[in-house]
Amino acid sequence: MSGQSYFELVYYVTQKIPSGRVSTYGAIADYLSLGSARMVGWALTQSHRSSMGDIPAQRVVNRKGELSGRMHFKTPTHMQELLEAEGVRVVKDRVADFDKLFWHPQELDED
DNA sequence: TCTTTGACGTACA
DNA sequence: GTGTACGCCAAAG
Repeated sequence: MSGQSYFELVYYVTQKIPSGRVSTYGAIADYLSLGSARMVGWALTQSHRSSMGDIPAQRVVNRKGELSGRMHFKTPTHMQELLEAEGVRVVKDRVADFDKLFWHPQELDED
């Protein structure tokens, strides 16, 4: 991967997140050396107009495991529904067993 | 061109 | 646990 904008890299990593697992803005930002987790958030904000198709943005949550970006989906509950459909339990807008379900992009390299 | 605004994170009181 | 402050950097107006 090269010559792509930072947000395309974010999409790439986001699509690599295994179903039933979740990652964080900070982990992705660190892995891509973006310098700021906000860049990831901004990229996902634009994910709806991505030409790469569906971006599983519901698998990206903040450091606490909160569904901070649910308001940007079609409906505020759509994000949670997608996660639960993948087997991720969500309680009070937070990922249950977040520590266990957490996935770091670094695992792509260990592959 | 400048100012404001974020799907964030860390530090500190 | 809660609230405030600041750093981060790109996009929008």
